[in-house]
Amino acid sequence: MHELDERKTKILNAIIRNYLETGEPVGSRTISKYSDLNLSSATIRNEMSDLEELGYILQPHTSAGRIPSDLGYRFYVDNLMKQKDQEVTEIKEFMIERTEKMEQVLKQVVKLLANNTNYATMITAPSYHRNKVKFIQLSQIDETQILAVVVTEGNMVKNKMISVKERLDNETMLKLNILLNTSLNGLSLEEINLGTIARLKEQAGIHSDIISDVLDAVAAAVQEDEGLQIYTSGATNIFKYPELSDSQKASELISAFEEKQQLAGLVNRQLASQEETGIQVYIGDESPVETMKDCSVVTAVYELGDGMQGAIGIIGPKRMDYENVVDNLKNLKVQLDNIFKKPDGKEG
Amino acid sequence: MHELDERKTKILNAIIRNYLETGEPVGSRTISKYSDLNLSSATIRNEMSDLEELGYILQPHTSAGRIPSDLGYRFYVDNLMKQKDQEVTEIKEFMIERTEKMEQVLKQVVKLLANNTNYATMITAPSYHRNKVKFIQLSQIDETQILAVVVTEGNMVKNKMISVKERLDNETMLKLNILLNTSLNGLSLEEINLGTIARLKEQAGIHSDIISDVLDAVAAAVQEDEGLQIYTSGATNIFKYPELSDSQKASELISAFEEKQQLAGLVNRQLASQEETGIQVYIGDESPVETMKDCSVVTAVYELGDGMQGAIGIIGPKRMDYENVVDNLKNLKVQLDNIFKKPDGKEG
DNA sequence: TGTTAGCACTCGACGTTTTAGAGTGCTAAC
DNA sequence: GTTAGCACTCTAAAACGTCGAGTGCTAACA
Repeated sequence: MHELDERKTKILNAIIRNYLETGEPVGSRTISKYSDLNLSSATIRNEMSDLEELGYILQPHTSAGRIPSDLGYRFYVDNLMKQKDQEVTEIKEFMIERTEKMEQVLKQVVKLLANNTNYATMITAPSYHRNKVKFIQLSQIDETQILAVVVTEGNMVKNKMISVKERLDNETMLKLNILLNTSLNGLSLEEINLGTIARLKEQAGIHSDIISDVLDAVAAAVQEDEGLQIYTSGATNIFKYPELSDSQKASELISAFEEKQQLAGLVNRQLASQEETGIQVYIGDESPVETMKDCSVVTAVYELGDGMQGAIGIIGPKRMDYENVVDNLKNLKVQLDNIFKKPDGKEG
Repeated sequence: MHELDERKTKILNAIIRNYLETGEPVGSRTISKYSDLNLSSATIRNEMSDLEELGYILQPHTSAGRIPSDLGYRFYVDNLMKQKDQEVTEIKEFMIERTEKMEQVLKQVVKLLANNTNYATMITAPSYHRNKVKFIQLSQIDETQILAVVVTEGNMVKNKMISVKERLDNETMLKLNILLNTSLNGLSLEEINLGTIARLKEQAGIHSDIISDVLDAVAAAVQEDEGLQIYTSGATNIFKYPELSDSQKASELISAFEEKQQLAGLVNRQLASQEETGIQVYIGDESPVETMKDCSVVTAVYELGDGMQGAIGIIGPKRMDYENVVDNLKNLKVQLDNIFKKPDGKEG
């Protein structure tokens, strides 16, 4: 892998910073004046030509300045971006009273973040991710209804009614219960994937359709009550960035924001992984969600110490102010910790 | 008030129907051919000139066809629109199982409606509107916190913490409690308006600021827990109508949709009025919400028999397909009645 | 008196041309 | 290795011309 020499790095840095500010392609003359290395525009041009060949920048058309490519942004985020020393500034704009319900807090936080950053924001309610199934119970309620109860190690309880065509006899119910418990206990909710399901159905034999229903129900319950607890704000901020605000793109993006389920995809990956609790930056195609290939997405996981986790996400143009966004998120992580860790703050 | 003669009425009808279909200004020649009255374009022109003078139609620019004015639309909705005989068609697209939670039902309904109509839609959860205040209690919790409890005749209880600068003595608390109860008891939540508030503050004397806080808190509590139970869908449908989809307007509209509180304004008026449970059509400026002056809003109240009410709203361009929308809403009213009146459907 | 044909006029939509300016790549000189 | 100079490219924006839909008005007609 070829490194960039110092001068190229400086120039790339200057190009990107300039572009982040203006949103306009930046030309050689601009850099010649803007940067502290005293070089004529012609020299810069030569270097820029190299940088383009290396894939860090590109030209929208023949006689325009250069803009950063995804690779360029990536290089910037990884190597060039200043990491400000974290000094936690209190959230003062909205007085978040600890007596408020968690829902209110999250709504306020996501709104505040959207206002501060001028990007679209989202936040998920803290939940027992990667929590393990402790107990499953199917009970016949009447001729056509079965109640499924799922309990996790965090003692989270989910109920779900299932309609069946015909009553199952006690023995079958017992067998199904045992099967479900032996197969699923100890698995985290995320680990119940297609493979597990296939195996389970196989073992259930003629009752595989019921298993299927049960799992669908469980999955749905989990989805609804947990994954879907997503609050968003500032979706219309995208209109502030011309590169995103033509009808087509804006419509798609806002649709994605409406369909909160899609947003879950943004943060699930990070929530699922045990280690990663830092801040993730997805640039363009790196994003887990197709709709956002023209955007950058920054996500952070916040933790409540007792295994509860939630995620925050910011969606904006590729030329987003990464430094500011990352700062904001870091800050918020600490803030949320403080808020929710207070004894009376946990009420939901 | 001058009536429109039959011919003018027919022409106006033709203009509007044509415009609803095409979205293009409609000229005299078009009407001459389109309508069944055999008149030359010249005659139509004369009549159109009259209609314009009367305010029912207008010209976007000198040499263009005519489009309906708000007054024209109003006339159409009130007099011209066909009232289809209601035949209730079952909602089949989404199998709404009665075992689902109400929240799920509402989300599905609002989505279905958005898909069917191609407009933006909203629905509020049923709630005890125009319920009367039964009891108010302020209690000093600690040096700086007061707890306000409001109970309504439906036995709905609202709590709200209020921060105060200094502790109030018992006598004052007592007086405030009496004042609040004598002033507000028996009033519906909607009847506590600015007038009431002003009177109340006057009587509270030096503690008027606390009253203010209390009322703010009460209002906020009511708003949040009830009014804010709003589900929306199809916000991006507005991009389907060029007259609404320029950045500026789209952004404002979608913002309004994000701020669900604003949407409450759309239906509150109707929910508050005892009688009106039909279908309301707001055209342009008639809309209770400023942001929607370029749209039409159609709302309907659905009832659950036991005093619970919710509202459905559709927001679209002025040239919306009123007949279809009204039909849809009528249909839905009946459907929701059916769904929620089933014994096990009430779980929320 | 109401209706119609005819005509001049208006005005936006749309495609073409022109212009201005920013930026590049290349070459030759330093 | 750096820089000045220059020809070239390409876009965005302005300027222009044309087309056609639609109007208002007038005069003729039934």
